[in-house]
Amino acid sequence: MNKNYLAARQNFIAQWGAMGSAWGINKTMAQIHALLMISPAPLNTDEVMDELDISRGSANTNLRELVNWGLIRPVLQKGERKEYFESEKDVWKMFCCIARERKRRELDPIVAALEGCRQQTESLSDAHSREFTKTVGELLDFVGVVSGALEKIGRSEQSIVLPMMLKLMQ
Amino acid sequence: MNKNYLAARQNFIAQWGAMGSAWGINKTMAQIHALLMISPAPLNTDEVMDELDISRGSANTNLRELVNWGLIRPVLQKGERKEYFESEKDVWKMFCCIARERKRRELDPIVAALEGCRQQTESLSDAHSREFTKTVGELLDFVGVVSGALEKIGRSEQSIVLPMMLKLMQ
DNA sequence: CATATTTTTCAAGTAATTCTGAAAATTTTA
DNA sequence: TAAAATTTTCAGAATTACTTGAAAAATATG
Repeated sequence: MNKNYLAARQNFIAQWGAMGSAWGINKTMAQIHALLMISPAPLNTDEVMDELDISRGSANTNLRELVNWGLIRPVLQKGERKEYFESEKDVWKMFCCIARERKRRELDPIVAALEGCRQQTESLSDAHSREFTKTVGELLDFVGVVSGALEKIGRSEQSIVLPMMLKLMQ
Repeated sequence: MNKNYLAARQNFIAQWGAMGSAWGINKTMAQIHALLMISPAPLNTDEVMDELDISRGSANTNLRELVNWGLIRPVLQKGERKEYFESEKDVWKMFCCIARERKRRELDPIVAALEGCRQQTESLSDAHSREFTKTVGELLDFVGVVSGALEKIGRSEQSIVLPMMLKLMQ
């Protein structure tokens, strides 16, 4: 196998892992995702372990989590007992998956929590409480709009998202 | 001070901190931000330390970082030697700040890195290299569009962003 | 310019997260 | 259904990220 190619692969996997960390995603999970994105064929757990030099436990846990996110899927290989995995290759579909999951996991709970905060003070009439209720209300409106946008993106076909984004950019 | 109000404050600060963690932002930094968002008046380092029960070192570092992000600003109080801080209160301006900084800190480096990866293989003609170059190219296009959108948002007045987002939602 | 006040820095300590590896559980095969 | 193959789990180890607190640096005051 070409040396430049192998070096570029390693580089790409390392960079994608670093990017994952910056965005609150576990480094190993991001690296497995990178590996499967550039892998021409599906890989099984042992192949992932060997390529990335990680333990079986970590490989299994992170592969499972990527399946939960909908970023990779298990595929059965004929005449094989082991489970193989392949990545979603369409970057816009990937983006939709991430939008859907982050909304569900991170935005929905904060909306619920902020609503709880606001309820605690909305019947109070002193100046401080009213100010607080107003600020929390503005944040709720904001998170609601973002949440709605992600909801829409998460339900979209990738084909709808690109034109929207391009429009957003003018 | 009203008990419900104080409880709601504490609750809000805790929730905003938890949300920060989910989005790759240091919990204490998010809590300081929450505190300043709901504080009617600017606060100094000692007040932040007392309210959140954190050390001087942590308060100083995280306040400074919030200033770097543009989410809070130092303000001088007449007849005071200590430095006071107040939060940007407009949530859409806050969103623009975050878009601008995350693009600069996290997207720009990954674009540079991916371009490096692609350069390593774009002159290679074997099937694997060509496939790799294609995948990395698609990711670059994608990150480029997202980066452009954030760039636009980061340069915007908040007033432009809300209608765009609402349109995005239909 | 000496003193008091405030801010910054950073080595060491603490907390949170992630990984490892082997045992247990599950699934497949014959 | 027993044996082999595979996957899952989880306690402890390793790593990473964050905080503390005191000393040093910077700034303001008289």
